[in-house]
This record gives sequence, C-alpha cells and structure tokens, in this order.
Amino acid sequence: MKVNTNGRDIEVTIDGFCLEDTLDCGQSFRWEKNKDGSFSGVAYSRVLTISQHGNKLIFKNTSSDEFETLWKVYFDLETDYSHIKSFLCSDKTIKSACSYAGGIRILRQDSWEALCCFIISQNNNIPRIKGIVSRLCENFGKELESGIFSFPDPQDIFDGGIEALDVLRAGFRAGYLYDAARKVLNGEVNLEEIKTMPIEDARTTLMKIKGVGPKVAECALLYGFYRVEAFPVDVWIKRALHYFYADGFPKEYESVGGIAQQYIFHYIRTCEDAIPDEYKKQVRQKKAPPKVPQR
DNA sequence: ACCCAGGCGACGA
DNA sequence: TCGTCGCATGGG
Repeated sequence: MKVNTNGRDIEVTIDGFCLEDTLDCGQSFRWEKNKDGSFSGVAYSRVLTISQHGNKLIFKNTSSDEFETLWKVYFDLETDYSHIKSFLCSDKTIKSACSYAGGIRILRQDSWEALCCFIISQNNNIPRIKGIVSRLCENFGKELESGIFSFPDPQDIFDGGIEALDVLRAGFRAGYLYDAARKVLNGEVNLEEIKTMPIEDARTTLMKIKGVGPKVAECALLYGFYRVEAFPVDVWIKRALHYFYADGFPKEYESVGGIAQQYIFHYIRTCEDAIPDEYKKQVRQKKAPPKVPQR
C-alpha cells in the first residue's frame, strides 16, 4: 500500500481490493453509489466520499490524520488479504468465489451500529434494510452535514420511547432495537467488555437481547467486533453448506471462517451459475401451506 | 397480485 | 430439544 496526499484528497495504491464489492456485499448498509461511480457514506460520525480507479483509491475531503486513524482501519487496508486468500483458496469453492469477487475486505464497523443493522436485517431484504437504517439515522442521529446523519447512540434511540420508532416502519424489529438500546444503556450488555471476551461468552451476552439469535450474533461479532472466526449461517450459506460441503465446512479454515463466509455468500447470492437454479428452489425453506378450501 | 427477505420468539409435542 | 408458525413491511 502506497499513500499520497493531494490537497484534501488521499490517494492510496493497493492491489487486490475492490471498493464496490466491499461496500455492496451485504456487510454494510450505509454506503450509496453516486452518479459518478464514487461512494458516499458515514462511519464513526465521519463523512466520506471514496472512489476507485484501477488499483488507486481516492479518499475525498479527509485529512492524512483522519485517514491514518480512521479510514485505513475501517477499510482494513493493513491486513494482508493475499496471504489469507492463498490459504483459503486451497478449497476449490472458495477459489471460485475469490476469482469471482476476491477483492472484498471485512470492514471494521462500529459495534453498536453493526448490532443494530443486523437486528434490522432479519427476515428482510437489503434495499429495505437500507431504508430503515437511513430513517433511523435521519430521525435519531445528528446532522453532520446538510442531509447527512450519524448513526444514533443507544441513548438517542431510547429517549423517545418505543412509539417514536414507528417512523422507521421496521415492523416487529422495532421492539428488538429498543431492547438492544435499553440493555446497552443499563449495562446488561456491555459492548466494550464484549470486545475482549472469549467468543462463546460474547455470543451468549449478545443473545440476551431480544431479537438477537445465533445468526444476528455472528453478524455482529464478524462485522462489528472484527471476530473473523465468527461464521454467520443464513439461507444462502445453508445452501452452500449443503451443496459444496456435504461433509462439513473444513475445520482448518475456522480461524478465518467469517472471511471465507463473506466470499461464499457474495458468490452464490450474486453469481448466476454458482449453484444450479433447481438447487436454490430445492433448499428454499418455506413450503406451500396446505390450502384448505373454506366453507 | 404474489413471494419472500443475510431470523427470531413463542408455543406445542 | 426440536419442528412449526406468525410476525410487519415493502422490494422486485
């Protein structure tokens, strides 16, 4: 990685990184693509516009200090992914996933934000998750720039009472979000302590929150606590496990299972011919309810 | 119109 | 402990 300062822009030369895949692979819901191909978003209450041209990233309107202390870390630029990938790619499925979109990195997102976003994600689709998260920020966050809002703290979400969350149109998830805010505020769930807990204890603690089950806990740990051994299993990963790993996911990869999971998830969800169409239907878990003729 | 979404809690067997 | 069902809302 090579870093150049150019006025208020920072130019970074880096290989094996894909901005679009990283921001659009279902790990973060706060980045929007602009007409010119750049992306704008907020992390840790800082606003950024960023674009990629070949192996150059351009961080707009930041400072070298902010780049060093925030964005370099957020985008995980100092981790050697080529090393991790050459290890993981001894598996042929992961190898296919990496040749399809191997430029993905795991973002080091804020713990509270990731927890909330993945509470909202349950039984929901990505465009709608983005909408709810966006309304959450607009209504409860602080305005950082005109029309751009921070992610609200637990207090901001708790203060108006649960009825105030109606504006989110989050359905049954509103109560879950409110319970998360309450338990973080009263110390029942201490996010700072979770950062240093053994992962089993971290899981158990997160699951004290109503609406946080195994899957949401794994997502929070992977994306909000950078626990790359966390392995979220949703319907897509279930399909992958059935189709590619009938004998189980290889133990040797467990220490970086979350990273492997991210490549596989993005691959089978967005690559047309990753797995057969019939197989997708076959594994869909919802079955037709027996139609009982009324009257 | 219809199916389903990066699931979970409640409930019954 | 395990399988099933309802849940709110709206994107495609």
